Amino acid sequence: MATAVNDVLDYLREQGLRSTEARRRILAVALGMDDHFTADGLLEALREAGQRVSRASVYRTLALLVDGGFVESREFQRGHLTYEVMVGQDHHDHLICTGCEKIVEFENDEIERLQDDVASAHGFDLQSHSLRLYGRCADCRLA
Amino acid sequence: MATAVNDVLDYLREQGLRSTEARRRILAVALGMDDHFTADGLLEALREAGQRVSRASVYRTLALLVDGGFVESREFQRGHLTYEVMVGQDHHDHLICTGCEKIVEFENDEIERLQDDVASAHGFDLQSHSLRLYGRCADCRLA
DNA sequence: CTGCATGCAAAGGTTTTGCAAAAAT
DNA sequence: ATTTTTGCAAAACCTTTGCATGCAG
Repeated sequence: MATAVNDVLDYLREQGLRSTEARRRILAVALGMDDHFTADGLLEALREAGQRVSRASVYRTLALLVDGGFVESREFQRGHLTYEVMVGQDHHDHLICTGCEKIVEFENDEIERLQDDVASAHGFDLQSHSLRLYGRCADCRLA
Repeated sequence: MATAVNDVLDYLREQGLRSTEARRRILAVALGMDDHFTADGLLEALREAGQRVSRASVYRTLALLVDGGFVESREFQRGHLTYEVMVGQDHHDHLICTGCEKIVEFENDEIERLQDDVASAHGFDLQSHSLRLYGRCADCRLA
């Protein structure tokens, strides 16, 4: 994870962006977040760690991380962006429980391949995709 | 389409909801929209048709239509809900051009089947899904 | 030194909501 | 007569942005 921070720092340098105190603080905490987190959750984690940064910088740094491909952002629920660290992660899609909002990741090569087929059949050059399965998880069904 | 309006009217009755002037005006125009439209686009279409209704009623009626399964709403771009009439439509997913934002619909039973498999493999009872493929369409690639 | 980055607070923009008035059953 | 709906305008909401000040290179 420390190496992930360095990777980002290298990336910033390459891009001619600066290594600032605020960015370093945010990186250190953001790259250590597990699962899916929100900008607000990250800000809270920073505060808990005694790191003071403005909300604006959190959003701006998150945008930087997304641009660099270190983090991905998605909107699982209207109006709320959710972020996920992708460094060292394989691509995956999500299963979302409509009961408890639990998020489970999955990979399915067969589906990926079929997506490519669909795209080319329509003359599209596939760049990315978003697949979300919504349903009730085992726990919620029993409850 | 006229029958679609009646279907919704029947639905309202079943639900103990009222058939009001505003609702009838909105239904008549909304169910005739083709492709994907926004609440604002619907409001504009209503005005062009000389039908005066409040923006609030448009949103509220759209919510009703979504609840009844007559229309589906999705968020293709952050902060903007897009609606689509589903009456008499088969289920389908979307291919979205990142160049011109064109939206192409497609169906793929094989993918659907695999989604079911994934869900049950994780103990989920699948309720719905969202699959979007992003890429450049043939036109945009040539341009 | 020069100019990008920060923080604050205010803006942004769609969708939602409170409320009194109007309409439906 | 009662209860739902309407329409207006204000609220809500996260996220983005303008600007003056402060650091990085």
